[in-house]
Amino acid sequence: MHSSKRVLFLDLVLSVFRLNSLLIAEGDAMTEKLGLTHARWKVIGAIALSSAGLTVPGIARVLGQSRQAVQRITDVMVEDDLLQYQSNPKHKRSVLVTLTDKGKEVYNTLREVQDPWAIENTEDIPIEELETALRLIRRLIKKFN
Amino acid sequence: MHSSKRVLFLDLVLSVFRLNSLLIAEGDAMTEKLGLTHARWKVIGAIALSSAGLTVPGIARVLGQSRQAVQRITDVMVEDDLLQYQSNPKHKRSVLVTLTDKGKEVYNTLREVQDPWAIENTEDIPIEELETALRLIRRLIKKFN
DNA sequence: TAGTCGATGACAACATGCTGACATAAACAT
DNA sequence: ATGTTTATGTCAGCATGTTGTCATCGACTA
Repeated sequence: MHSSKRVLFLDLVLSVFRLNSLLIAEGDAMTEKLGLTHARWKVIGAIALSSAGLTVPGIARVLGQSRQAVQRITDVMVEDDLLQYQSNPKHKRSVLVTLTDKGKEVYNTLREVQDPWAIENTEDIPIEELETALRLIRRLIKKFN
Repeated sequence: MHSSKRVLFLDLVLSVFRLNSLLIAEGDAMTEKLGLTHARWKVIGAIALSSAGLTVPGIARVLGQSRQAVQRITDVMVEDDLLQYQSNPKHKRSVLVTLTDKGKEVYNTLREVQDPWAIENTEDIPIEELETALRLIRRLIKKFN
């Protein structure tokens, strides 16, 4: 017999909590040698994926976090010469955040670890299941947004 | 054309991060009137689901967190008369954490909010998709454990 | 029985996230 | 153009999580 949707859903919620912390631990382990943490990993990923450049509140919107939390991370990463603030032609106050050369190097090194990790962890999972799960998660995200 | 599994997987990871923070926000909103927070919500849920009683490190194992983090939450919840420490026949040092009468009341009130929330958010989602997603997430949890 | 090893409690330092509050710049509407 | 609303930077306080450390209790082993 199938469990009720209610119980299934609560189970799913707890499992997302659990998976989240495990993924953070994975991220920390992967990025440790690069002097990163999972929070910086998320920020550097968001910036690398953007073509046009992002402002601090823009990164926060992509990651679904408060702009204050992102600002604190980017400030430290600028100090560490991973990111730089560039004047924004579209907005005088809100500068663009871009990767420095060192930041790009770190990102490339990161991908050398991250890509095999991603491939390794999905090799025994059918692509249809990945798509179904992603679709459901996106649906929930939209619902709670 | 299908995206590559690597990209799909990284997308899934970012989406789990995003959903996690949204679920925390949902939890905070639901429990606010009860004087709870999402951290206490998780702890009270773990205790309520256990039949035999749990120790602090036991709760930590269920939630996949450090025992120190759980200890801090339970200490405050005991102060607030939601939980109580009971002597553990199996272990002199490690006491059992149980719900007080007030804690049980709060849990029951909680369910009056939580259950409709769970039902409402799944009414347009086929049960098969929930099962597929949960199965995948569990698989990943097992992999990273 | 004695010794060793693992689990637990307790405390500290730190990273990350949130919200609130305030001033100011930017965008918009009239 | 002017007034209003929104977005941003900044600072502060707090909740939650991590790891590390140390002492001690319990369990296991020789």
